[in-house]
Amino acid sequence: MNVTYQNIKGTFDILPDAQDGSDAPIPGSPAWQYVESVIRDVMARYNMLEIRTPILEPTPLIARGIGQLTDIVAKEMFAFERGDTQYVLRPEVTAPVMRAYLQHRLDQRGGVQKLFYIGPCFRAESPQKGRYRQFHQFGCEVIGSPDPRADAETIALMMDVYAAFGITDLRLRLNTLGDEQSRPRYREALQAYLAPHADRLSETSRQRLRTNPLRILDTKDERERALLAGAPRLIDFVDDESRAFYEEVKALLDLLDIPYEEDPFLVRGLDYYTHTAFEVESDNLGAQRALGGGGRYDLLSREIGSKQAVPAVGFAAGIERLLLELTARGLPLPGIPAPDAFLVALGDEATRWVFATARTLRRAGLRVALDLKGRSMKAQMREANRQRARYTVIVGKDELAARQAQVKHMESGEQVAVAFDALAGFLLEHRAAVAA
RNA sequence: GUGACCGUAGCUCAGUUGGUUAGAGCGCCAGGUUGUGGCCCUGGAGGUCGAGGGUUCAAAUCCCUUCGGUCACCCCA
Repeated sequence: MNVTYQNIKGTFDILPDAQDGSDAPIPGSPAWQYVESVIRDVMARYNMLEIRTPILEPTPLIARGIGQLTDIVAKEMFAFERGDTQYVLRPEVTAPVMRAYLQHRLDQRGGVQKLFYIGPCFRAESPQKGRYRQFHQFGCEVIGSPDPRADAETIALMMDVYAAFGITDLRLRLNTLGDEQSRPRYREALQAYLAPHADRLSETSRQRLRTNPLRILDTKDERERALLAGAPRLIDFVDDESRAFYEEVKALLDLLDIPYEEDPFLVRGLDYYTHTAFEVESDNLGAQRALGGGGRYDLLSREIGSKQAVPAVGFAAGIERLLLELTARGLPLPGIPAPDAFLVALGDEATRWVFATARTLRRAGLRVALDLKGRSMKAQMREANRQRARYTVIVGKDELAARQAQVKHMESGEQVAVAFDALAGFLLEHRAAVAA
């Protein structure tokens, strides 16, 4: 079978079993299902409700929402035009969720909307470890609350997702970006400080000095970091109210025993953040060490056209990176599930009986496999063994005559006769304990 | 967008200074067992050597281009 087409660069297929053909293996679909189910479970415990928005969004929503000057919008979007509409494959989900919130007037339902999502996003970056062009994010958005408890709850939820996988030692970095008033003041001060040293900045940083100086703060360039060590701190520019808000977020995290590191240089890549910003990172992921991050984005609703500001906070995290982290830690991921029974038939009559009986057993709730290729008994047994079936149910002429099947426990090799009528009951009773 | 490394059976790899029909292990299929898997033995299928071009009497091997992968820069999940 010669291959004619391949998946698009930076995308991958999720097969039933893990792909070992790559240096950065993609776990199989059972592992993905498991990870998603754990995420859903934690979301449920926080009383988060799922929202599913389209993969395709209007380009202006994304461009205005996350900022024209961000790398994502400037060079990483899969966007196209059709007729007079501009479409984009969503590069993140926060702006779409806010769009849905405004469009459906969810604010009119009273209370705070607590929404979560799991799904694919797209960015046209060059792929590397833990970074793909189609990747998968999960996250939550708490919309409608200006209260620092919303921030702390969001962070607690994110940490509890990792904790649910047994990961409790991640680094949580925390910062405040101030509000609408303090940010411009700080921006000017930073520009004033850096301008005389422009010759020591990289080309991109020089550009950002004019357009988006805060982004220079998270540079990895050693020389620039040294320069920034003496730079003015944002915390010194925020007003009392913002400072009190930040202090309260920290106090709430302390209350929940969630350790964090304050990092005055933490600024996130998207323009819509104000106040709280946070990021969770691991040492196991190479250059892509951020597992997830988020913050408060009270300005987003107005950016995308709402007349009123809607206070909101949320986080987003990468599923590929979570999977990478789980693998790096040697945490177990489920593989292909084993059938409760594999039905083995000898002869035409038995084949028909087995085909019908498979359905009966399946309707009784059992995972049942059988041969669909007309293979020899030996081959059927081999297949049952390969699939790690718990039992084989063997039926030929003799069994049909006696109306009882030979039921073989594959691991021990023990075999007993079970009356046809008692088959489902026997298999249900001896079913493998449901895997975690 | 930039740089480094890497592309030989489904997988992991070998392939001598370019030299006949490109190999191994695992996996797959079948037989040894006429109604019983795993272990063992035997046999078999499976490769346009990523693709295209060039050098040469001769290319998996040398050169160029291209595609893909991996990692890093950038940025981010």
